[in-house]
Amino acid sequence: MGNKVISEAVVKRLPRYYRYLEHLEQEGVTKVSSGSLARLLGVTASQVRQDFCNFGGFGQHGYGYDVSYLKGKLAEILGLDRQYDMIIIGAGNIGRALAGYKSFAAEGFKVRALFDIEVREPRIGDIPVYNIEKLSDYVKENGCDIAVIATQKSVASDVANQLVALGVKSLWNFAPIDLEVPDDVSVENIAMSESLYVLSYRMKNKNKN
Amino acid sequence: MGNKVISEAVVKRLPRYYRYLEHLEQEGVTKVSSGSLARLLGVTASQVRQDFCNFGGFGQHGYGYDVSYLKGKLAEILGLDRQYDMIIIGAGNIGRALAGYKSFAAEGFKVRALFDIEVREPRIGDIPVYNIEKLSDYVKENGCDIAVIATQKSVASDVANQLVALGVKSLWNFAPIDLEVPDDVSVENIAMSESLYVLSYRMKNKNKN
DNA sequence: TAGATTGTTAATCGATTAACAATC
DNA sequence: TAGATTGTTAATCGATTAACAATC
Repeated sequence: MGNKVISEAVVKRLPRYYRYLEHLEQEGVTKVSSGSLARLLGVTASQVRQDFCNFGGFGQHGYGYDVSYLKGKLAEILGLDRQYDMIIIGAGNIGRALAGYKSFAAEGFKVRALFDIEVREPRIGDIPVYNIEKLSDYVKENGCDIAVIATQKSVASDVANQLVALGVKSLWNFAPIDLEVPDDVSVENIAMSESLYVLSYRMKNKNKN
Repeated sequence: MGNKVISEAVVKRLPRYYRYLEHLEQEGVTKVSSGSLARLLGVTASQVRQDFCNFGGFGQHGYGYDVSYLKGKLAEILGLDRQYDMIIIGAGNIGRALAGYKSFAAEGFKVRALFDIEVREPRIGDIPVYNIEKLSDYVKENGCDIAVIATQKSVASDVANQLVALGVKSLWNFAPIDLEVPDDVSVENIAMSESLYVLSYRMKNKNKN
């Protein structure tokens, strides 16, 4: 069971459902129908039901979905029912910002260490900063669920290769480059400049839409 | 001419083509075929040709595409042939990181000012920081092509509304929330936590792929 | 010219939407 | 029970891929 292949399109929508369910729960809403959820997200009720149906369906005929139950199921599906140990490579602007961002930790994604070629401060907030030479020993000793690549573009793929060789299976990449990794490693890109380009595209082509 | 509606899927691929073309040009490569470009990006040659064909086609039968020419055309299409004035709302971790990120400026996206409810320093790098109360006057006086929302989630939609009311047409949103804006305003989201959730989803469901 | 490769139309594939029987 | 709303199958739509005539 549960071996059905879920399309990438569906997977990318799950976090958004989760976010709205969190919101509804905070508002004290206890039940929600596919129709009202759809209206909230700006999608069709069909899509909402199809998406949940991929995982077996979590609703009750004639009633809808229990908000807390559905949220819990989504958390389970997304793997948010555990903690993740993260390290950040690159203690520049982005690396430091991510290290200081409290809400990731609150959601179970714990930044354990930063690495850079130059250690200017021993810690950023309460997270230790190490020389990049220590990376290998650190990972071997402490393990790492997710490595964040927040380096210069020029060294990003070398760093990625090193992390892959150390057995890290998940890379969160902020460098503007496509990383080549083996099949069993997954990469999520935060493509900031590409996103900016889409904005400028739309500005230029506004009249044509 | 040029009024053909381009699908979102195509638009999102354009920045990636542009990035590879930049790379090829730097490497001194002067011509490229749809086939070799496709191999590089991990897509089909058909898709490459279709995508460019949407804008009229920039190649030569039997030859391929001239790298510099194609890159120039993509820059034009993406609106990278001009400068953009940006402001950042929120001088916290992310706002500061973006303000300090040099490559946006190099690409023509100039951060002109930061705004926050509290001004701890008069400038971050060489970018002035103002009290959020000055936002309205600033925008009326200096204009703003793109506003970056780097605030707490709780105030993000208020800030967005204010920016929209001031006539800002492009929002680059880093807050984990969906902004509601009129049709003539465009929003690009950098959904960091959603991206993290996709990573954790894949970790949990690795065996099933 | 012959070979290569485009631009573009047609075919395929997958994702979204509609419909409705099942059922709470 | 009657009304509501799900889970799921079938129909539609759009995006991707294949094919090939045009042509450099």
